[in-house]
Amino acid sequence: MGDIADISEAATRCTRCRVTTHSLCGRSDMASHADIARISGRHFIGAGQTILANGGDASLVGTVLAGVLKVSKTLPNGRERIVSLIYPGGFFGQLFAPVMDFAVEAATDAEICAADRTAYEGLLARHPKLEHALLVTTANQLALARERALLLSCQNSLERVATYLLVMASRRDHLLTGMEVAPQKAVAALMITRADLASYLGTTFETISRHLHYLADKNVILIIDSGHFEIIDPERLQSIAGVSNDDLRLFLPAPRQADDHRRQLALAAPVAELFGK
Amino acid sequence: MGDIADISEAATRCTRCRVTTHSLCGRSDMASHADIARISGRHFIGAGQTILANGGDASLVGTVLAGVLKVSKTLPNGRERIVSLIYPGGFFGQLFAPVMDFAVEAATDAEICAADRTAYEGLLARHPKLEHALLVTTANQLALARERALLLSCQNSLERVATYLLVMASRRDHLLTGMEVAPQKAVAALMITRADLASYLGTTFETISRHLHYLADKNVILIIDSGHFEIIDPERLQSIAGVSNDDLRLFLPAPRQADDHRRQLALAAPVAELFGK
DNA sequence: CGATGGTTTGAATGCTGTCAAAATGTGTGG
DNA sequence: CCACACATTTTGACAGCATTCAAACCATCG
Repeated sequence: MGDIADISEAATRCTRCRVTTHSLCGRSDMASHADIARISGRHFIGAGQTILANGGDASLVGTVLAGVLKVSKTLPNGRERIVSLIYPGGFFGQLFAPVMDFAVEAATDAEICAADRTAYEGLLARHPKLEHALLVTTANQLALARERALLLSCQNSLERVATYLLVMASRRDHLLTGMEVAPQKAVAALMITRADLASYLGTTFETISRHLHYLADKNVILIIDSGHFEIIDPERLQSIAGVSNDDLRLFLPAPRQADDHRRQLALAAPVAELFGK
Repeated sequence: MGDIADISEAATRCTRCRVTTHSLCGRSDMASHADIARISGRHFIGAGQTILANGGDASLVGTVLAGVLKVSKTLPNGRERIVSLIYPGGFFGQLFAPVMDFAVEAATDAEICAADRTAYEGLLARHPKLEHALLVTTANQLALARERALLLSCQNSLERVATYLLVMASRRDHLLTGMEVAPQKAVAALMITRADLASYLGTTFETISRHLHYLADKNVILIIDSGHFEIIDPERLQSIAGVSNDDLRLFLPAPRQADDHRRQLALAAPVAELFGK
């Protein structure tokens, strides 16, 4: 167990990893990769499977390689709400606290790279650069969670649906899952069920359905199939959503720390990018 | 500027600081105190003053010594919402990002201990233990923001008011601001205006007012004055709020890292504590 | 004493949740 | 290939909560 060949194999496993450019791992130094790989392992999770239960042991942390995870909680009254969706490259789990405050489940079939929590905490202590990257990531998640709380409390449900469509259309990398679309078209891929979307947006799937068809009737979007929507009129959609580009940006994956010029580019206009300008 | 006497004076300034036991600073080592004190300074902020503007320079970070700060944002439609309230001992500001994603203002007259952001980032790089403490704090803030998003989306406004009263009643340390109450009584002190509370709870001040008087009519609470409420029937209030003790706990100040036995105690029952059990 | 800002109370509109049923899509077995 | 069962989505009708607009009330302060 753990000879040199294994370690070297482990290190290259990380550098070959497809999400490394978007994930926490990619923001740390090479030295930590072998260390990360030694304590991590890949796992496939079927849709609906619970990875970490609310109130249960916070045994694992890790990175999503493929699919979507949902962070959720059920209130005593029986209502369940999704408080966060985690896409490929995103970090999941809880550190420095033994009991989970939320549940983590697979919203779709997913592949994850997971490690024992306490082992990962040791890893962080050994690699300050990785801990720093985690701090930056967590701060971004905090801004996103606050923005979400903002939208939940002062947008109506139509505005929330419009906002979500704009965000998903901007995530070009995620809409290429088995769809053939002209590259200049702006397409939002849901990837999750209507029920999960409703739970995330703080409404019901009936209301979601109504608003999507309302937007289609007004020729703002085109319903390709129940999971894919072409944005025909992005400006109109944004005016319906009633949010600024700055607000939308908080929902998109954070740019790399180093290249601030890319951040400047991103500061231009998410919606304008939809036209390939 | 900065001779030995100053530095020594600065170091004791921190150890004498009244919020040090609840703040970030208190979670780091003594070595960092002199360093923190050298770049920090105390300031008084009048109620309503803006400390950091949304979209402006993220020039400062710091700790609240007295009073309440609000983290807020205004949407293009003109609605303003408070996404976080920061009480004494709490950390405010944004690190590792030059542009503020939210505004930080004083909800009441306040006293803060503030430092230049980039100087503070340098400080974090020199003191890994402080950076670690900040990571833990940020993770707690993230859990709180998610819990808030949860409550905003699946509680009605009466339940949200009830939840807030329970949380404020549990913060015993903050209700002693100029009020004489029998120690065994559970009193919730608002400290902020109805309008700010409405903004924080995602509703209007009229609705807040209606619900407070509804609870008073039902003898669940007693309205002492417009800013103080005695909780007469905590169990009933909690059943109205419809939240578990675990949910409430996320809103209370995080226990110290080290003493896990205090966390275990805290796990018992926030509401039961109201009776001094 | 009047003015101002905050709070309480009232009435009406409208959004959205709930319940219910129809429609569509998907997979299985005959 | 069709028939059937099952899940998801769509559409409809109704009720309730909460926002909005409005006015009265109360406090503090100049």
